[in-house]
Amino acid sequence: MQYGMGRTGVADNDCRNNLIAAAVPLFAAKGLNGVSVRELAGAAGVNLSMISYYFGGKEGLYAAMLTEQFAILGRLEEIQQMEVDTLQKFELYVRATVSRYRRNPYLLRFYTSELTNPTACFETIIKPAIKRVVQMLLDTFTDGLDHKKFRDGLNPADTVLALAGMINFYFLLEPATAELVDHSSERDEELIRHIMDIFTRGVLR
Amino acid sequence: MQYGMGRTGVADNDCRNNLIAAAVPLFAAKGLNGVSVRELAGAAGVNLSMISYYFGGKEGLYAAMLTEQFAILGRLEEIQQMEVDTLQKFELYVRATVSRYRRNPYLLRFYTSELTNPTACFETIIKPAIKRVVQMLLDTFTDGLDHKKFRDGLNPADTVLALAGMINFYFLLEPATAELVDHSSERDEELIRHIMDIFTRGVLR
DNA sequence: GTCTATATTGCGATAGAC
DNA sequence: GTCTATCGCAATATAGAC
Repeated sequence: MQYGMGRTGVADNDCRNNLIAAAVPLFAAKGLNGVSVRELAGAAGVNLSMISYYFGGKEGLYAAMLTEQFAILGRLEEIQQMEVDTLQKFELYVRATVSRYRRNPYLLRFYTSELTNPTACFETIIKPAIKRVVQMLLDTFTDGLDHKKFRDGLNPADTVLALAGMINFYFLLEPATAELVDHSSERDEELIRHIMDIFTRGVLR
Repeated sequence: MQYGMGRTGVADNDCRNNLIAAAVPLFAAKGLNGVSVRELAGAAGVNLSMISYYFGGKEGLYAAMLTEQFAILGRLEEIQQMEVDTLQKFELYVRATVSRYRRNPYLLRFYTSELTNPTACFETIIKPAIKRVVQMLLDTFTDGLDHKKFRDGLNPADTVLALAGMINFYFLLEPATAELVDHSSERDEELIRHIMDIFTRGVLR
C-alpha cells in the first residue's frame, strides 16, 4: 500500500496516514477529549511522539482528520449547478446524504458532536461546511419559487431545514431506535422515496 | 425534597443541589470528558470532595444530572392518552418539543451528545427515554391508520421519524445556521404551523 | 457534612539518541 | 524520521482532621 523508497518519489509517510486512519473511528466514538494520544498511537501502530511531529499535538491530528472528512461535503454544491428540475435537486441532495452516511458512518458523528460540544474546529471547519450546504439548499429553493414550482406561503429556511432534518435525524437516531425501526440499507430506497413523497406533497402548489 | 437541618424541615443540602445545577450547563457545553471535577466544584461554589461524597465521583454526578434532565421527557407519553384527533396529537408533540427546548436549552445537547458519543448513561437513561417517545409516536400513528386518517403506503417508522426530524434538527443546527436562518422564539408559532403544514399535506389521504 | 492535604494515576508534549 | 525515556502537569479520588 505504501512504498517509501528514496528515488521513486511516491508518497511515503505511513505514519501520518496511519494516524489519520486510526483517529477517525476513535474520535468519532469518543470525541476529542475521550481519546488519549497513547490510544491513538497504539491503534495506528506508530510511536506516540509522531503525533506531535506530524500534527503538532492531539488537536492538530483532530483538525487534520476533520478537514479530510468534511472535504466530501463540498461536492453537494455541484447539485445546484445541474440541469435538472428543482425537486430532483432536492432528491439528489437526499440521495447523496444517504449514500455519504452509508459509505462513511463516522461523518454524522463528527457533524453532531461538533454542533453539540464544539471544539476550536467548529468555527473553522464544521460551521462553514454546514452553512454552505444550507445555502445551497436555500438557493435551490429560491430558484424553484421563481419558477412557481412551490405553493405560496412557504418559508425557505423552514422548508429546507425540514427536508434536511428528515433525512439526517433518521441516521442520528439509529443507535437508540435500532430495535424499534429497521435502519438497514436495504430499506434506503424506500426511505428516500418516502421522505420525498412527504416533502413533495408538502410543498407543491 | 431533602431535609437534614433540625427543626425547620426546609430543603438543606445546598451542596448536592448546587452541584447538579452547576453541572447542567458545563456538561452540556463540553461533555462528560470535557469538564473536570475542579471546574464543577468551583462553579457550584462547593468543595471538590463533595462530588465523591454525594455522587461517588464525576460520572455519578453526570448520571444524576441526566436522570433529572430526562424525567421531563416522560410527560410526552400523556399525549397519546388525550381525547383529540391523531393529527392534533402530532401537533401537540411538536409544540411540546419546541417549548421544552425553549425552556431547557441544554436538553437537546445531552440528547445528541449521548447519541453521538455514548457514555454508560446511554443504555440506562437516554436510549430508553428516546425509545418511549418513538414508541408513543408509532402508537399514535397506528391509531390514525386504523381510523383511515392517512393515505395508504405510508411506513409508520419513516413517517414519525420524519416529523421528529423536522423539529429536532431545526434546533440542532442552530449553532451553525444562526447567521443564515432566524431561529428566534418569536418565529416558533410560524415554524410549528409550517412543519405541521408540510407533514399534514404529506400524509393525509 | 465539610474541609485540607495528599495519594495515585494518567495525561500531552518533548529532549535527545540514533 | 523514528525511537526511548522522561518531564511537568492535571486528572480523579480519598484519608483523616474537624
